Amino acid sequence: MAEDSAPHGTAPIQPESVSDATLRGLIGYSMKRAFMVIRADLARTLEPFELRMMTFTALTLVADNPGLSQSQLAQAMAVERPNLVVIVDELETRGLITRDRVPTDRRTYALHITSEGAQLLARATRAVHQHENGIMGKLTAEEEAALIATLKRIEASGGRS
Amino acid sequence: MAEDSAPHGTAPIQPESVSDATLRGLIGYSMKRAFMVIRADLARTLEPFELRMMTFTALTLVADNPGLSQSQLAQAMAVERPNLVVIVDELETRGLITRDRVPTDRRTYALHITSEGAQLLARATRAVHQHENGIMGKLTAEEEAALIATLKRIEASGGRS
DNA sequence: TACAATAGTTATCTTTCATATCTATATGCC
DNA sequence: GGCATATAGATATGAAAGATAACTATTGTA
Repeated sequence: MAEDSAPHGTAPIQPESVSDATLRGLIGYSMKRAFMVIRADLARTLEPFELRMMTFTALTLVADNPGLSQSQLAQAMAVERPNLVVIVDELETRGLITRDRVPTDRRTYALHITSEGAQLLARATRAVHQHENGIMGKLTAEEEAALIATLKRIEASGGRS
Repeated sequence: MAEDSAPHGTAPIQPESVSDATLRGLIGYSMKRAFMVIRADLARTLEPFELRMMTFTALTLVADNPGLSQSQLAQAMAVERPNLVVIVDELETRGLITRDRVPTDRRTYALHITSEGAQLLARATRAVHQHENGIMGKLTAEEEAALIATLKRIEASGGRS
């Protein structure tokens, strides 16, 4: 079978090492890869509680800000209002939060966590912190604080350039 | 309209400030929010070139690693093989890369960037770097280096805990 | 009262990412 | 050689996150 043709002209094909040096010069690339790791781990962590990243986030915000409206929650979560509806639907159907009518403005709902929701959230939050420690455990407190501060500055710079 | 009923019992409803203090204790939360800012900005930046985040990434990796296979590319991009097929399809259809048969292994394709692809990539890369500077410009070189190093450690810790 | 703005909803779409399954080919072993 | 197994690519399908347009009900305002 054309013995001597070494794979050179048409196909070098390195064995294993694919260089991403160019992309490493972009913060977005490193950020995405780190975030993917965190997201996958978070999804596994929340799965026993039948929570997803967004439902966990929404539940936490409702717990910390009782009575807030869906619009406020959507803004806090940086998602569009339509996308929040299904999240709130799911949490309400499961009895984890309630949609309470506001007498002063019958358009809005005041969201409140139920005792069942609070119990589930407490357990889920413990699990999430444990898994975050597993991933972030190698960071010192200073590194972690510096990371959060830097991330907040990046986030703040995003109000349209 | 029941004048005196202050919004207290059923619905506190804060005006604007929704507290996310609890979630700020999770790195994943700050990371997601920062990443969303970067991703939205990157999408706007790549839109004139008709590239998305993933097609830009793939094109860069093919340019830097000529002849690599789709499996290698999928592994480098940390996506599953099926998801890469459509990305490579799109790049090939647009004439930005080629799928070349490998005589030594007729299962695999060797991916190469075309001159047209290289030209588009050069222009897109310039635009991406400009926009990254706009977002990241407020960071010092030390902060940026520390951020990338920390992100890489987070990413590396993700090989299943 | 008419009109604009807001809260929530519905429908529809895109992008990213995953799993299961199929084919063609390659490889290791008897 | 023949067969089991592994691999490369592809197809089909679906979940999750996110966006936009358009609708209803209500509120506020000129």
